[in-house]
Amino acid sequence: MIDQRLQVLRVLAEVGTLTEAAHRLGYTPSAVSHQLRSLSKDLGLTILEQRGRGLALTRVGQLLLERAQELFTRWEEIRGELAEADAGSPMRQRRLRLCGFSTAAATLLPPTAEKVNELFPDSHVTIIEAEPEECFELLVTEQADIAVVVATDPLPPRSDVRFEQNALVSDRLDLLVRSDHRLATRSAVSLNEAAEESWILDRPGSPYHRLVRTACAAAGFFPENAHQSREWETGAALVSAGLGVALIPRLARLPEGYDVARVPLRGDPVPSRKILTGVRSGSAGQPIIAAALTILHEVAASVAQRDAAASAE
Amino acid sequence: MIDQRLQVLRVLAEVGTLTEAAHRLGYTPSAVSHQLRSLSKDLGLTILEQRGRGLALTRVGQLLLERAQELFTRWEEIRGELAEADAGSPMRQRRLRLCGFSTAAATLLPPTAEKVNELFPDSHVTIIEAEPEECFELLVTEQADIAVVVATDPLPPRSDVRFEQNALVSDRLDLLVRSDHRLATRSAVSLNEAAEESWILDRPGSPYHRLVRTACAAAGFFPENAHQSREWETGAALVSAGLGVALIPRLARLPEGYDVARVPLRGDPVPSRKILTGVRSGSAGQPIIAAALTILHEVAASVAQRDAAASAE
DNA sequence: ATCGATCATGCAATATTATTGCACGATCGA
DNA sequence: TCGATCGTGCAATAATATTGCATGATCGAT
Repeated sequence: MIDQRLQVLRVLAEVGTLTEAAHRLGYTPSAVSHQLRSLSKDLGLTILEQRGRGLALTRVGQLLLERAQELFTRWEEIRGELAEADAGSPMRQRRLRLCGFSTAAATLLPPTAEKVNELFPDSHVTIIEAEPEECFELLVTEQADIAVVVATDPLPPRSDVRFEQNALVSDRLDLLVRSDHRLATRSAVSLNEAAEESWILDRPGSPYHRLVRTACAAAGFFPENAHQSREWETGAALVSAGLGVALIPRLARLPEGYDVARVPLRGDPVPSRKILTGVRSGSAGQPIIAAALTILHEVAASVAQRDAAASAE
Repeated sequence: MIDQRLQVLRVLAEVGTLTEAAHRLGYTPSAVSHQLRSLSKDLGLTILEQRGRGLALTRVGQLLLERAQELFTRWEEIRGELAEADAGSPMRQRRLRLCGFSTAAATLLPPTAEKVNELFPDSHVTIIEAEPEECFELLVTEQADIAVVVATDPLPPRSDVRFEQNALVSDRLDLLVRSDHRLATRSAVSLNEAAEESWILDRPGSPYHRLVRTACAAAGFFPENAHQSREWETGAALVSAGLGVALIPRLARLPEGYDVARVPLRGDPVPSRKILTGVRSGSAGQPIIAAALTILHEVAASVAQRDAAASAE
């Protein structure tokens, strides 16, 4: 509804080079160059200037982006108002696209989609698995309506006016050990009891690597990084093989067949990762989005409940 | 910047049929049909419904139009802010399009254009002569930036949120008589002194016809409609031929060679027509538009001044 | 009731607009 | 100084919007 070239300009402002912006948007540099040139011409403003090899926004370009955000937000609000006024219509918005990182996509999103479908019988709910950073890009390009992400460093800050972000659930971390490990039968352990273990972490630099190191640091030790795994299942396999211990979020499900035990951690605060929801600013007023957010919180609460019960057995 | 299909929807809302809307916009009905269909689909809303042979907006469609106006207005304001911030740039907005009805286009607009060109040496000022109703259409479709119109019935009301309208000048009406007429040498007459004359009016139903009849009614008589003329020059020719008298606005210039005299009218209020300026809501903040409006008022004042001096001679 | 005029719509053909692919000159880091 | 990376412009191409026309529906007048 509002000129999409402004989104292109925004991406350029983020990445600093036209080539990279084009790559992110799935266009060629030529196309982006032409789009921004025509935008500048239509506006009669100098919005870009060459800075070294790349392009930077002028002051006016930045101002344009700031002000444009107001329009985007307001438009989302209007959409909500319209959707509400159009409740009974046969044409009403019945498409909802949820995106989330792997665990969320596997655990939280399917039950949410199911319940939304019950509440809106003629709705089409789509689930998109994507990395957290990608999720926000999907929101802004209108390819997704709700994002479920882990709160980690490189994400847009909570204060980013383009999004409304809210805490969804605090996903506790469990210690993953082999069944015959000295801690395997404990009902709960504190993290520093595993200080001397060999640790299986994600690759250095990854958000989860940082998360685990931060948790260990808070517990007073530095984990020995014996092995690196990207996927929970790989980590479980390594633990199962007796190569070390790992931290795994409660929501992450593991396949059967690994010789491992999850031991709940205790502590204050309990080591956990924070899971957030994100929507486009202003869009939370749209009935189906509002409903889905509510349901998402219920699902998250009930999953957390179920897991608490399970771990108490 | 904001989806142009909303303007199409607005025109449809005004005229009630898709065919007429298409005609006004210079498109074929097919094109408009497809545009509105795609708009409705993109929005997921039912914005139109068949009403008899034509189309009418649903409640949601009307709401959409109302809310969209807010975006249009805000965008114009932002443009102003941006233009101000970009004052020194080589790319800055230097195009200004003025539109007005014939007298304005001939009398007020040229000196305004000239002065704007002096103030903004690299500007391109365009003058468009158009009927008052057409002027507002030009504003809304971004084909003109400032409209100068006569305040008459079928125009958008001053309260129309799409425009900001302001009084520019009150254009006094003079009595036009043949040189040998009994009133020709008077320095001023009151309108009812000409109550018994044969009158040359515009065609019944036209705004100027109504204006003159209203002025006469206020003076306490009904003019005998002896002849009808559309153009000032025709009226002058008829007066010159001794066929009657007419009212002619002070700003309207007449060619040499007619055997006529202008006699100023007195009265309270003095019979006159009101001339207004109109701009798109929010756009008055753009530097070149703001400057042009100021200049337009100066020009109008000085023209009124000059005419007052001339008639006092 | 019936007929002709007016209307919105859909489809294939066409015109318009956006995008690509590639060559060029500029800038930066080694 | 060289090689890599970058933005730009142009012609070719892909995508999109618009037209022209045929169809079925609605309305007013006979």
